[in-house]
Amino acid sequence: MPPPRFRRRKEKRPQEITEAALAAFAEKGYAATRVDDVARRAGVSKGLLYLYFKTKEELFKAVVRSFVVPRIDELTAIVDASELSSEEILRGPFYDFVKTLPGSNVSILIRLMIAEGPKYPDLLKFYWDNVVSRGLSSLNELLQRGVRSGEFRPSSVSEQPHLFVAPVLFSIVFKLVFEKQSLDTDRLIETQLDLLISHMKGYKA
Amino acid sequence: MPPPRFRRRKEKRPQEITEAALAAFAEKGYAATRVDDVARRAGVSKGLLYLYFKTKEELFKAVVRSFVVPRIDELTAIVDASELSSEEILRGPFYDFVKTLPGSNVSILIRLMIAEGPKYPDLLKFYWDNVVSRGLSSLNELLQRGVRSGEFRPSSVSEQPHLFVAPVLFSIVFKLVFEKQSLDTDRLIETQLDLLISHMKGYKA
DNA sequence: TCCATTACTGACTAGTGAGTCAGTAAGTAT
DNA sequence: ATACTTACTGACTCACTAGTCAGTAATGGA
Repeated sequence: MPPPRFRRRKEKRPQEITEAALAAFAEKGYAATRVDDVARRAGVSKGLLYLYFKTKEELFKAVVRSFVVPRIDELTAIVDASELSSEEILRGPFYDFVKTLPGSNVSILIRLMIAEGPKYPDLLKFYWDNVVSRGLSSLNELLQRGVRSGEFRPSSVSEQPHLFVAPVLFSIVFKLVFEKQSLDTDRLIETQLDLLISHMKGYKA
Repeated sequence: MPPPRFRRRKEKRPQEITEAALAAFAEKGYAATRVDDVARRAGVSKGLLYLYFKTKEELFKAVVRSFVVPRIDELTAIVDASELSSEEILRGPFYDFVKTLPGSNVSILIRLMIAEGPKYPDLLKFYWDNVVSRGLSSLNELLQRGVRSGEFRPSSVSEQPHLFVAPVLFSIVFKLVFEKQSLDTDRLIETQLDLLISHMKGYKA
């Protein structure tokens, strides 16, 4: 009796396929990725892939949903639950979190959002609502909490959480595009953090 | 006698075609742009386009070359020629320059480089050598000049010109991706500039 | 006015890849 | 064992587009 040609594993297929898709998109980008190739990576036929995902576009959306949202959940959970001071959260969990981003899976998806986003407005809205908006709100809450407690003085810095994110995005994009040119992304992010916190605390570094 | 079906205008065609291509790429991205559509926008047949540009890829490279490099030339020229102090250059010409970037043509090409760059290593090298590297060097030179003259104190900030660029890239990407969400990019860039200069001058803002 | 040159056209080809579907076999219940 | 359900396969189609090329007409020179 020959070994079975395939196993029926309904529950695990979708995740296996989205993982394969992430790897393929990361290598080639969305447009250049062949659905056939994703299926082969997942060890599955193209027909089966189309059973789980109606179109290539749906597959793309599923990838974003399943890999990015959990990461932002981590961050907001930390901010909401922690007993630490704002500065301690920024220098501890926040810094640890953002410095892992350049070079991670998530950074690849950020490239995809930049590249393909405009073609999929509803995906962009989903991404805005579930990732960007939540992340910025969380950060903003952290800064306001610091201001309310007297830890930080109010200033244009404490009103612009984007300043904390800018060097992170810069690092992500720089690493993605110019891999070979080395950039000390940790140092860049840390210097900016020092600078911002010093300013908010009202003394020079 | 009917009006002529077309005019022979050898000299102007390439520029007209690259302009049409920029517009098309801006709307749809590289992969989704049809060569036929670029030709029609330029008021030209596809055959003629292929007379001037061997492949779609060559067309893309020509677009990058002709729209980005001149902008960086402007900046380096200012830095090299100006008699102003480093701070005055940063707050004057540099600030004026970078705040025009979000929302400009160039920002669209930055999206294309992020999205398509990895597929075209030679284009990436060209872009690195002619744009990024030159821009960063120029900025670095400006900072070092400030340090040498005693205008700035040496610090981790004066060694990381990237910090001056990070909010600019952030603004560009943010505006491109989430057009509808408003972001005061001028304020973001200016706050960062204040912060960095204050730090380098050794007093708090 | 005629000729030579070449900028330019547009119909065509060849290749590709997203999505389909009729059939097959793994698992399950009886 | 047998019948039944459905996860799964893979060959096929159909639409689409980069790139070609034989032919056409605008121009300039004699």
